[in-house]
This record gives sequence, C-alpha cells and structure tokens, in this order.
Amino acid sequence: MIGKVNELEPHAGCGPLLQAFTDGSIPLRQQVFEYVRAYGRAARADISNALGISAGSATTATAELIARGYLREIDAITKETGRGRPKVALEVVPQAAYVIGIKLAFKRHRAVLVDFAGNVVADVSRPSSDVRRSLAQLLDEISDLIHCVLAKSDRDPKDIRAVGIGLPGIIDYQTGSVAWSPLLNSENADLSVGFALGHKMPLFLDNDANMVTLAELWFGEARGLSDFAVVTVESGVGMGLVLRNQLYRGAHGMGLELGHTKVQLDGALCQCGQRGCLEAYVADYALVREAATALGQGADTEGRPEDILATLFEQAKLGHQAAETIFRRAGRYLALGLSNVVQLFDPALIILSGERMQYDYLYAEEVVAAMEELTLSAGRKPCRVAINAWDDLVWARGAAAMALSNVTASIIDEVRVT
Amino acid sequence: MIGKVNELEPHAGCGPLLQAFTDGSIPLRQQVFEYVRAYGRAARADISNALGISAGSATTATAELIARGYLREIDAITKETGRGRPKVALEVVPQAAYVIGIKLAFKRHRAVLVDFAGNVVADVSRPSSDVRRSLAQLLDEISDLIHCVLAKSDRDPKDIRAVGIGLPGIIDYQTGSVAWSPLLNSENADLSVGFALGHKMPLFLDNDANMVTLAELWFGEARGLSDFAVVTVESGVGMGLVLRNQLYRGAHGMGLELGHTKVQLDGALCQCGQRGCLEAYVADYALVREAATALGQGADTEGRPEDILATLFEQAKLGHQAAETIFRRAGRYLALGLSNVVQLFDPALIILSGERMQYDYLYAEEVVAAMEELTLSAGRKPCRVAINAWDDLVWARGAAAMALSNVTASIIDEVRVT
DNA sequence: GTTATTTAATTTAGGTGTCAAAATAAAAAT
DNA sequence: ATTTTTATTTTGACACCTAAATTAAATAAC
Repeated sequence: MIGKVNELEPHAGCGPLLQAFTDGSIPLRQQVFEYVRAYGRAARADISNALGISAGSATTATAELIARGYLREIDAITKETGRGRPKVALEVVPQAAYVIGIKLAFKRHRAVLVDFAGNVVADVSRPSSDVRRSLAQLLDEISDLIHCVLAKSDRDPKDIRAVGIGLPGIIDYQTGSVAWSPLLNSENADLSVGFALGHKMPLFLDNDANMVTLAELWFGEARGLSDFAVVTVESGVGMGLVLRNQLYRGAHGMGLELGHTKVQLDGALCQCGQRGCLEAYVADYALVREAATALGQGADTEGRPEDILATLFEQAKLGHQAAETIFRRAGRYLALGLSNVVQLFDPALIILSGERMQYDYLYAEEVVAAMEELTLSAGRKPCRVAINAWDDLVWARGAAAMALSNVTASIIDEVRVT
Repeated sequence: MIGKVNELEPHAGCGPLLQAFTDGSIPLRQQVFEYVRAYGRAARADISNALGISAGSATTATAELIARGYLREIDAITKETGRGRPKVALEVVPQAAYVIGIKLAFKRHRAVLVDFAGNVVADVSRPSSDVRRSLAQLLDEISDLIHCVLAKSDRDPKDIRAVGIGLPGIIDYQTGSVAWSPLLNSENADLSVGFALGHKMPLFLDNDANMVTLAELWFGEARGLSDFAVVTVESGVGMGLVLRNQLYRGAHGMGLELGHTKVQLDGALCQCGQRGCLEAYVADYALVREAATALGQGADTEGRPEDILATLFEQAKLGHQAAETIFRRAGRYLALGLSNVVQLFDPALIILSGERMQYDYLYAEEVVAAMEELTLSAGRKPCRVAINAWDDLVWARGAAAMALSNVTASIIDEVRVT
C-alpha cells in the first residue's frame, strides 16, 4: 500500500490532469491550453479527442493560441510509426509569462521563478530567522527574495504576472490577510495590502500546506486524482485537501487544521493551549519535551530542537527503549489522525509529506499499517498512502502553481481584448 | 450559537438556492426551471436578474418550459405596489412529474410520493422488523411501500419518474449495491439490480445520512449554504457533507463514517469490532451497556434499548448522578467528534439531526458549548450549530429530493426530443 | 382623463462558438 | 503511381445568447 512518488520525465507537462468543475463554462481556448500544458505536448487530434470537441474547434482554438504566442508547433520527429498524415505536436511557449512562487518558513525561505509551461527558471534560498518578526520585516524579506530570483533569472518585474506565497498559519485566502502565523508577531496582518504597496504584481496568499498539496496536484503523483489529502508533518501537523479536482479551503476560506483535531479527551497540552490535539503527540516539540526524560540528564537536551530530535532518533535506531517508545507512540497517534481523515473524507490517496517524513521514514511503514488497522473497511476500498519527502523547493513550486493556475485564465483572456 | 430550524412558509419553493458547479454548462432551460422551483415562484424579470441572463433569454427559456407543461403563469394579485407593468409570476406545474422517496430502517419504513414542485402528495409508514433480513425480503418491503404510496395518492407506476431510497450502511452510490447494511443479512447485496427486475423506474440508492443532508439542502436551513455538515445520532453516528453546493461522497462514492472516527486510542469497544470509535461512546448501545451499572440491579435493564434509554434519561433529568454522568460523557465525546469535523472541514454550519436529538435536547447546549471550547479559534470564524429533530418523514423527503435532482435534467431534456 | 413615466415582457437582428461534413495535406501501403 | 489512412483546415449551418428596439401594462402627474 506504500507507493513512492517518482521523478517526472522531461516534457511530462504539469498541472492537474482532470478538469475542475467550475461555474458556467471555461472558454475552450483555456481548456485547450491547459490540456497542452498538462501533457507537455499534444497534437490537435489528441486535443479534439481528449476534450471531446470537433477537429475544427481544435484548429480554431489552437490557431488563436498560436497567433497570440501562447502555443507553438514542434517540428520534432514523431516516433509514431502509424500510417496517415503524422500529428504535429503543440507545446506551451514557456516565455509567454512568468510567475514567482515563495515559501516562507523558519530557518529559510525559498523562492522560484517559473515559466508559463511550469518549468523552474531560477530558484533562490535565503536564511530566515528563528523568531517571530514584524509584518514590515517579513515584507522586506519577501521583496528581497523577489529581487534575488529576478536577478538570478535575468528577468524584469514586468515579466512577472503573479506571485504565490505560502506560509504557515491561518490565512484568509480571499482577503490575503494573515489571521495568525508563527512567523509574525502580530495578528490579522494584512500581508497582501502591504505587498501591494511595494509591488505591482497580483499576489495569491495561502497556507503552506495548501502549497504542497497544489504541488502534488500539479507535479506529483496526485495529478490524475480527483480527491486526495496531503498531510505534512513539520513543526506542526498540517493538511491540504483536494476535493473534486480542486483545492478545498472550507466555508470560510481559512484552511483546515488536522494538527488540532483532538485525539484524546483532556490529553497532552498543545502549543495552541488546548489539550489532546494530534499535534501535541506528533509535532517535534511534543517529542522534544519527552526527550529529556528518555535520554536522561546526561544527554544534551538544551540545544536546538532539530538536534535533540536527531539524537533521539539516532538513539531509537540504536535500540534505546524509551526513545523508541516516544517515536512509536507518536506514530500510533499519527496513524489515528490519518484514519480519521480516511473515515471522514474517503480520499483516493493520502500523501505524507514534510521534512520530518524524511527521517521518520523508518517507522513510516508501521504508521501506515496501524492506520489501515484503525480504519473501518467493511466493504470499502482501502485508501492508498504514499510517502513523499520532497524538499522545500517543491513547496515553492506549489506556490508558483497557485499563481499560475490563478493567472492563466486572465492571460488567455487578454487574447480577446487585444 | 444555537439556531433552531424554522418551518418553511408555503410557496417557499424547494431545492438548493445555490447552483452547483457542474461539468460543462447546464442548459439555460434547466437553470431557469431550478430557479423557479427553488424560489417557489418567480417572474421572468427576477429570473433574468438572478441568473444574469438577458430578458430575451428569460422569455425564450420560460416560453419553452411553459409550452412543454413544466411551468405556468400565476394570475395571482401581485402585492407589489411598484410602478410600471407588473411582473407575472411563474411556478412549477406540480403534476408534470412525480417521484417516490423511501427511507428504510429498523422498526419502520417510510415512503413519500412527491410532485415536480417538491410537494408531498402522499406518505405512508409501514412497520419493519427489528432483525436482519434477506435482500429478497427487503425488496418485497420496498415494493409494498411503493404500492401503498401509489394507491394512497391514486397514481400509476408510469407517473413515477424515479425512486430514491436511503438506508443505513455502506452503499455504493454509483453501482447501487449495498456493501454492508445492518438491515441485511448478506454483504454486497445488489439492491438496484434486484429492484430493476420488479420495477421500471430508475433507482437512486444512498446512505440514509446523505438523505437527511439532502433534505436540509432542499428544504431546511442549509438551502443557501455552500458547505455544511449534517450529523445524525441514531443507533449509530452518521454524517453527510455538502461541499461546494454538492453532496460529497468521497473518492470511492461510498459515504463517510463519522461514527467510526477514533476519539480514543485503545478506547471503548465498538460494534464494528474496533476500539475508540466515536460511536462506541455516543450511540444508544453504548449508553445502554452502561445503564445496567448506573441504574443498579433493581432496574429493568433487559428490555428494548429504547425503553432502557428512556428510563436512563428520565433518571438523569431527575438528578440521578450516575445516569447523568453517562449522558454527560457521551455529550463530551460527541463534542469532540464535532470539533474534529469543524477542524477538518470548516463548514459554515453543522446540523445535528436524528431521532436521538429529540430528547438529547436538554444537554445539547452543553455539547455545543463544549464543542466550541474544543475548537481552535485563533483568527477563525466559529462554526454555527443547529439542532434539528425532524422526524423520519424528512428523511424520506430527502430521498425524494435525490430522485428529483437526478431526474430533473432528463425530464427537461426530453423537451428537445419531443 | 389624458399624457408621461416606469417597469415587464417580447421581438428582432446580430454575434459567438461549436459542429458536421467536405476538402486538403501528408504520410505509409499497395 | 495509386490507394489507403490519418491529421488538419475550410466551409456552411445552426444553436444559443445578447443588446437594443418595441410592445404592454401598470402608476403618477397634470
């Protein structure tokens, strides 16, 4: 039941393979464009076939997109040995537009500049402080990232059609304000307003978990799935959800909180002040606070959380009973949380992601097994689980995907205005 | 934060007030029709205004629908004292089509016959046995219900355009097979296939929790909401979810299971064989098994579960300590389950429904308060909770709504064929 | 009590987008 | 060289919708 996410082949395209159901009807031009981008390259015949439109419509739509410079034909040798007139493949013109995707976090930020076809043109990484900061400070850091990635890719701010930013916390996607974030020392910070003062490009702001989720939908294993969940285990436990081919943000557009679902009545104390949150059993601070007891007074339990955790993990691998127990219990609670997700959403796939998964790898199989055991399966198809320890470049790419998906329609629509 | 669901006014219409986003585009005719049905009556000007279409389109669309006998003008005196030519209201012709909705359960079944406008024309109720039965037996009971409700409404099987059936269990909505149901003594029963042998009308089968949810979406307080949850507490704990104006059924189309989310690692034993399920703390059998201890040897703890529960509740109200504790704990666990739903879905509203809510009313406020306390609210809008102890007529109406919503498009489309 | 004003509904001409079918194009098979 | 096959383009028709003009039915004003 464990799957490993593969690296994508070149020219594999990006973006969801399934069309989201939207209000009214998406213009055919846009559908065609997104199809080509999703599959990397496609012939008119493929398009007409896949989208269920007539060959004539495919011609008209592509002709327009080619005329405006968003698609182009490839004169590559077609390997296909079929009879008849050979297909001529189309592809997205990468230079037609650019977006920037940014992931903000403790320790380091990351930014990527991505072209219209979804390729990463440049990426930069900057150290970030470990403490809360003011909005103004964070805005400066963002500007710095944008400046750097533009310089590295030799692009102008004018080339950039949109910016996507993901950061931890509770973010109002619609207004672009940050209700709460561990990075900021103030609540209800109007990040998008502040951003607009310094930059002309439209901004799309969201929870970082949604960014990884989008990354999976655009570049990962979940591209062809209509319903799946991404669970991130980092300093907190986050979740992103794609339902009916679309990111689900809840009725109030402020994201979901797997980390603060309760797994125990009157349980362990959580950062949030409540008791029994999943996070209070699984996040690193939860493990760290038990480390002292487990490793004894002799061990260094005063250093940085990462280091303590690394030591603890090392000890557990070496057979240290108490250390192992800590991880094992965390795993069981994670399994419980996951089984609740399955029970409530019935997703086709759960992807476990986040830095922590990288070295929790060892007991991951155990978690999955425990999860399956905890899930009522009478007559049900089981839920597949994949573990994906991608680095934070992918988070930034997810942010870029968010910008791209939001901006594609308007770029294509400009066709008509021109 | 507690709201009470009001009875609807006459001519208030039925059906969701928000258009679901569907594949491609819904024919304008259908949109117009559904708008009129949703609002009970509407003038052409209202329609063109609400749907954002031109007045001319409203005329054409309604003219067609009137010509085919699906809509009609009302010559009622318009109360509006405005200037100008008065609007002429349109309404659905109720006789244009009929559907049947059925709720199957232990103790008794219920069926309604509903007209095209959503009015209940007739309803019947039949006693049902308390034990599991064969598929053949259940099919007979269904046929009997259909026969009765047809007779009572003086209708022919030919008038019926579709049947909706809701029953407890795990049901594959797409294939219409019952993977597991407490009503049946066999697994993977092909109910829809069996039904098709005896009846010509198309059948839509679903979990009963989805039926209440649909009832809330069509007739209840949730009509204008895009995202909400319905939690039913009966012999089990069920849930229905509307996301983006549409019933969510999960990736495998087999419903959701709030009752079997885990609220405690290695917790109380559940009917399903696992430990720590919400149901094992909240459902009636969970309370009954504690009743013996609480009420002592003297009390009658051998009768029917309903009676035991009634006694227990009575005692609790009279101040019996142990009895009260049982309800209180159940309430706290229910609150925990609800808070998890809020944390994971962020719905606009949770509706508590089901027979059990009727007399759990007393401690309902407490549950809601506890739920809010358990929900992380930093920067978030809180989730409204409503309690709605509708009787099972509504469940059957929900089943009828499912049939209606599924069949409306095809009825309207027949227009073109004719 | 006639005329102006206001709002509703219908008619009409025109635009957009899509399709089906015919025509054209480019290859392999005969 | 000719036929067959498949891909793409061209063409004419049509379905659907809109904007604007027109007609209809009421109230308000003089």
